[in-house]
Amino acid sequence: MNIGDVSERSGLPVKTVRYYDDIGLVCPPRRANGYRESGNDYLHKLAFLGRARSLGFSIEECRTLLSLYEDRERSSSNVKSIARTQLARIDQKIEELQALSGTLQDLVRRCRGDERPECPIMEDLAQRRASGRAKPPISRPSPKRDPETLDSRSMQ
Amino acid sequence: MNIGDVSERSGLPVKTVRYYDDIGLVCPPRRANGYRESGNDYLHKLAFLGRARSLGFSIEECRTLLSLYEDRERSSSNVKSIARTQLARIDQKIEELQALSGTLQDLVRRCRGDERPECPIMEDLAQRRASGRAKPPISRPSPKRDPETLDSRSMQ
DNA sequence: CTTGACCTTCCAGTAGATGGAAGCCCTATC
DNA sequence: GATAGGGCTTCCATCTACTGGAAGGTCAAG
Repeated sequence: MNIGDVSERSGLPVKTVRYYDDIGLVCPPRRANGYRESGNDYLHKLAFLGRARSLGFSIEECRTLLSLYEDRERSSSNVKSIARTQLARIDQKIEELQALSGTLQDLVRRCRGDERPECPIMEDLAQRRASGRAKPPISRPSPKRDPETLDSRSMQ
Repeated sequence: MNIGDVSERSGLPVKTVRYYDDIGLVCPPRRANGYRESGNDYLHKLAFLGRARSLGFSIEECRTLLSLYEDRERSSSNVKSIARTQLARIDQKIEELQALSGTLQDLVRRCRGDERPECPIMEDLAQRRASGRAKPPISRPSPKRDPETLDSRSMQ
């Protein structure tokens, strides 16, 4: 199997597969010509990674999960603890976004959106007491070429 | 006013204020010694930016908002349109995160979290059909030194 | 005059890829 | 055998929005 095949079968872009090799996350053996020799084991690990990433685990957490994945003696409490951390992060983020959404909804609702310059949104930005330090932008549309994915790159 | 003062008054870190100057977002005049000459106008724009960023607008959107902010002839529909886009992004992201949270909650609940290796979370990662292409990590704890901010760096 | 707090610029690094260039490798066809 | 093409390799640059740190200029106080 060449890298193109694993890419297709694992659902990860070729570039990503190579990237995971670069950073030492999963490193397949090489053939004499330098090509990556991709066996089933490698394929399974990549698919595992894809799923872990899709659940929002960081690369470093994936590294840990992968070592636990390979450890037949692992205790499930280790895994559960990592998952709990991620769950807490997600729930926290949801709360923050809901607050943002509420504020914006209110502003949008109050703005006439016509030709005139009067605008509650602008007035708010010009005067509102900041509710906290600047947060990063949310779920910006990305240059990803994958149309099926609703994207969520750069939630930074 | 020196940069340290504007930083304190606007709530933006000094580094960030300089960064916004670097990228041409807001550029104060300079004094003979090269120091930034920070007037009230500058301060207001920085505060405006801080609030816009805290609502999740990207730097490029902030650039637009800032030009609208300075345009006494602007139409509120322009502003509203930008705000609506951001609102849609946020709501979309909330939905995605709620789905993730649900999945993880289920997995965590089913995992015993003891010394034994059996683990529904791992089994899921090992076999689940990916529900989509890998998504970026969510709301990872960041190297930010601001303890009051609940952080949300790198929602990528 | 020295100290120390400011200010300046510039370079590097963060996460997690992604795009592209330059250059092998391999197979098929002419 | 030459050539065309596709796939593979590496390496470098780019993206977002900063942040950290080094090297060095400036300024007010003591």
